[in-house]
Amino acid sequence: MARPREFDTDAALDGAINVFSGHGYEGSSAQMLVDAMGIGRQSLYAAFGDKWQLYCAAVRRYGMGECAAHIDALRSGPRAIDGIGAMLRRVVKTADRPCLGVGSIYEFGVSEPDLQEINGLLAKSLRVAIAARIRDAQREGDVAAGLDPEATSEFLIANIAGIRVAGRGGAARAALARLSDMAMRALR
Amino acid sequence: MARPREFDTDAALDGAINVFSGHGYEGSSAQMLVDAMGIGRQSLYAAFGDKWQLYCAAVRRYGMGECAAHIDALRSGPRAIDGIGAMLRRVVKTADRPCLGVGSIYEFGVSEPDLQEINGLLAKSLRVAIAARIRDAQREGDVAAGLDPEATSEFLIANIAGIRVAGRGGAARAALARLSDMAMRALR
DNA sequence: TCCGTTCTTGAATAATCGTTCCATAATTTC
DNA sequence: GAAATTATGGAACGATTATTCAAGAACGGA
Repeated sequence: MARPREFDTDAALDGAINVFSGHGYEGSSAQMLVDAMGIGRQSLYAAFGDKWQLYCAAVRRYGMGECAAHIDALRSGPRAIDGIGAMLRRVVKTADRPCLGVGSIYEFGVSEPDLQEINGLLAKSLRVAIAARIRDAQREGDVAAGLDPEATSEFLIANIAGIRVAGRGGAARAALARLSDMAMRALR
Repeated sequence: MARPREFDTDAALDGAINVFSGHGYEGSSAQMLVDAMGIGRQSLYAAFGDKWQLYCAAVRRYGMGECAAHIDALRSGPRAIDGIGAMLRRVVKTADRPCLGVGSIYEFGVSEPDLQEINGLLAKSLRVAIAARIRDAQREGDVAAGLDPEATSEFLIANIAGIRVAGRGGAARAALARLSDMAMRALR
């Protein structure tokens, strides 16, 4: 048995993520994908099946990375409220790059079960992680005790989406930072 | 001169709005558009030029209607804060239908000057209308005096987008109502 | 060095895309 | 009713789509 160098699947997926994020599913052609992924057409179809499966793989990989980054930020800082703030600041800082999660949700809504399952699971894990941190912050006296942690978590996720929509629309970073501050204001 | 019945341009545009809202620009074919618009292919190109111009016309018409509806709601109620609440409640109630404004922004970002001009003007007029109402509410003591009306206005617009993304993702109306309540909470 | 495996590349397929041409049907004015 | 004008719908256009076939290039193990 002999095998030449196999290409890096994850690196190829990152290229696909870039293309899909910027142009959506329908707006991304196979040629754009092949170019950005740095692999041949044949390899693409051999490794991922077809364009839709590649899209789902890209959304899953992007979402897992993004989810991990959110949770990492959440855990930072001496107090829970600092972690929540760090999570929002990271979103503000990266809001110049389009979010494949928001993009996939708004392009397909709930019409594609594959996609809904991927995004549903990711959103759920993020929701519980944020809610747990909210409870910590309530214990530390930094978030109003009367707030429902689950509802507050969903509010923060909605504001992350709102910040990203604003950023995609060209809002300046200072304006996005104000959005983050206002969202934090609702917590106390 | 003689002329047969001319088709209703606005009604045709409404059909185009439905298609573009649900499938985006790239996901909407000329055939889907003529079916939904109830006119012939030839009439479409005669009346609107090409697909892109039709898209811009649809985004403009949708945005103007949506902007007017927001401002109408803003003006309702005995106090300014009631109008603000009514605006958000209307968003929650209509969040099952995808928003062409959010969709166009997230599909194209700032890459299309035509689109950016349309959405920029609409966003600006909405922003000043909301900011004015915020100032009223501050005078009436229902919104914290320390808040910057412009920043608060942008926050509300971002939350409208966030609610719509959540709705597009399949969130229940009760969950969307909680998002609206949390956004209102940031105002006081 | 040769074999076997994998990647790449270009051509080919069939379908669909946006768009235009053209003939026909429908409707109003004369 | 005739003429004029507009909308319609099918056929056709070239371009591009996603996908596959087929052949060549690059590499690892023997």
